[in-house]
Amino acid sequence: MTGGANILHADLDAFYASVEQLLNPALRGKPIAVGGGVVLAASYEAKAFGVRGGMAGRKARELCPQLIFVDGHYKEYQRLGDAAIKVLDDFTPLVERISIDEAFADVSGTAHLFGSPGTIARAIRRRVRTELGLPISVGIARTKHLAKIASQVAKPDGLVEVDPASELAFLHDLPVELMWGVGPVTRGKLEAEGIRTIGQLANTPGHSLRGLLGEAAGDKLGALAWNRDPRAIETRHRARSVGAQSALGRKPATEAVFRPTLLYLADRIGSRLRAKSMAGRTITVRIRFADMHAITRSTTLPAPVAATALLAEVAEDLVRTALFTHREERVLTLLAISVSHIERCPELQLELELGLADERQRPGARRGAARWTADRAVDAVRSRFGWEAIAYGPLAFDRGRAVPDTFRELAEREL
DNA sequence: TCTGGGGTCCTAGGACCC
DNA sequence: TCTGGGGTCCTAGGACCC
Repeated sequence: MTGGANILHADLDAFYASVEQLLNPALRGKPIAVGGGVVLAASYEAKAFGVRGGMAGRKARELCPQLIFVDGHYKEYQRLGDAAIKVLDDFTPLVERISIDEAFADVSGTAHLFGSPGTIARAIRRRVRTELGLPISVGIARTKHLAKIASQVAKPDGLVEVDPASELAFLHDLPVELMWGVGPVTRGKLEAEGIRTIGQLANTPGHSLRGLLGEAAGDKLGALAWNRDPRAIETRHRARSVGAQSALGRKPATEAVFRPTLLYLADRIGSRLRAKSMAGRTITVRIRFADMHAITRSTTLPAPVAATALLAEVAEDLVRTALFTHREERVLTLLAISVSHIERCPELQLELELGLADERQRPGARRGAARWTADRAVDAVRSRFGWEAIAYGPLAFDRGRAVPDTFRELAEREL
């Protein structure tokens, strides 16, 4: 432990939009948005008009009438994101990737090879620019939280190093919403107490913060405001849940709508689980209605499952029951399934051997065996010919306004 | 053209156990 | 008649992140 500023946070600027401007020079210097109904990413030229990721497309167009909407090149995002992370890998093995376009790196052990953290950061930025054609901002600090804030301050296309001797001076003038974990709701609660800067937050008594934000959030923000962030770089995470969702536009709340959708979602989740020999015990469905209000229903099974048909049936039961108690809701706008309590299951037959089918009062375990065989067959076809080569059920899932599968894969975390 | 998709963590109440 | 205290697991909802 040297106590020096050895943590880098590297973050590609307006990543999807920058890739589109790289691929199509006619888009450079112009306000563009990737997506349509929802803005997935906005270029800096669009951000200048107030356009933000996650914003409804219509609102974005209101803010910026000359906004150019482009379809995403998702495979290129994956390729270029991976390539940028590889540049970090060239300087240290201690790289923690947290999304497609950002990562932490600990360079405390590599100064003798590559120079100071500042030298390394400049080399990274230069290489990503010249080799990939993309702008990337880097923050350097003694802790992950501060490095991440520094990269935000550095944007666009900048570098900020926080001297350990003046950390709090740097931190305390910044607005609270730059902190990890402060979103619109928390910002609003703090604002109501007159707390706008991280310095004001730091000088608020701990019991007040806990009362305002809850025990865990109060303690966490208090610690971060004094830059007491003990987290180390983690090169490997284990996933705690796997899920999939589909926005439906506006569809009637009927079996004919939810059954094929849930089968498609269960298929995506089941094949990901089986590919890693994993299975999960808790199945949660999420249903969103016309007013965008959502409910969740979940159940925990006695044994982990990964079979597509079983996941789909449990999800169907949950949705059917929930819709029965919300009979006044006639319109669905989104369905989701998530599987948690996941664990490694080298023998995926487990769910059959434990007689889960009997416990759930299904016709019999033999059906389970047939399903397992069917899943293996589908998985095998896909491993040779791709995911699209084969689908469950006679009905192709109505894609509606759903995004391409390549976009879904971008957001998937390693299991 | 009202609002994508994949995740993590926390809270609060109730069941259940010792 | 009165009625402890701690722990774990489960469910539903919500905030937040990229």
